[in-house]
Amino acid sequence: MEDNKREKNNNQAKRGLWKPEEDLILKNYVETHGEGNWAAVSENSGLMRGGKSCRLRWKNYLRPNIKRGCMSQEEEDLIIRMHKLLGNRWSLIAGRLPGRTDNEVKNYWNTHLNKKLCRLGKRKSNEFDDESGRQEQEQEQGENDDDENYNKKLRRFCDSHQPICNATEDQLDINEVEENKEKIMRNSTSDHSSWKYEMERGGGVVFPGDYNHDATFLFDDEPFVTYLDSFLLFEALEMQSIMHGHSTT
DNA sequence: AAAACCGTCAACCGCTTGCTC
DNA sequence: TGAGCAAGCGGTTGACGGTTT
Repeated sequence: MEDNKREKNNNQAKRGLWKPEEDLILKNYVETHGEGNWAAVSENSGLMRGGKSCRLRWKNYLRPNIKRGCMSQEEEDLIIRMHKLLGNRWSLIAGRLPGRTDNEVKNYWNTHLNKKLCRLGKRKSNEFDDESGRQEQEQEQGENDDDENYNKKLRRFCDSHQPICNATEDQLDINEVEENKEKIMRNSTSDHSSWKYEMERGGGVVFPGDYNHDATFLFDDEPFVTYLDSFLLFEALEMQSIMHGHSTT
């Protein structure tokens, strides 16, 4: 029955590219009534579109401060670095690029960067035909292995350390911080399932003092930045004290 | 000139997650 | 505790414009 209902709705909903007049209707509606309850948006605005379609159109195209057009070199570099670290976590990567959407980052990766990187890789492998080239290739392979190990260790570290406070700046309860900090010191397995998960949800994090990262990361309304900045911080510090002296340089 | 091919990107789909009751 | 719903996410599709043959 539920399936029939869904099928009916899908049949009724208009599909395909959005027309300027539809954009205008959606824009006006959201500006008047606010975001959320997208099913109601599609019903009340008179748009014959599904709620999902409205939400995506707003999020990826109509929302204020959307940046469109060419990616800068800085943005491109950041995407490559983030993708190396996080994989296809497009929304996380996009969260690091103001005005860019996950869809845009994903498309950009698939159409530009992926191919670009493949080309670079191919060109490099063709350059290694002679003996010196082979040595160079082996050395580079070693570095890549180091990089891979480094990233694996980084992920293991992230997975094994828990947040001791889950709060945004205005909600921060210092008692909670101290309480949780003690809890972690007492017992390495806290009841948080994953600190990464907590951070993605916008939580602050304090690392236990014995890792020399006794810092609290607190952020405003950009939750993903918390998570990613901590990664960048780790990179900057090279995690020497954590990685038993391993250095990427 | 036109058919075939290719690249790009907006939009859709199906699954997962989180929230409410 | 579980059902139902809304929203988020990543993968995929398809329309369209440009290029090649």
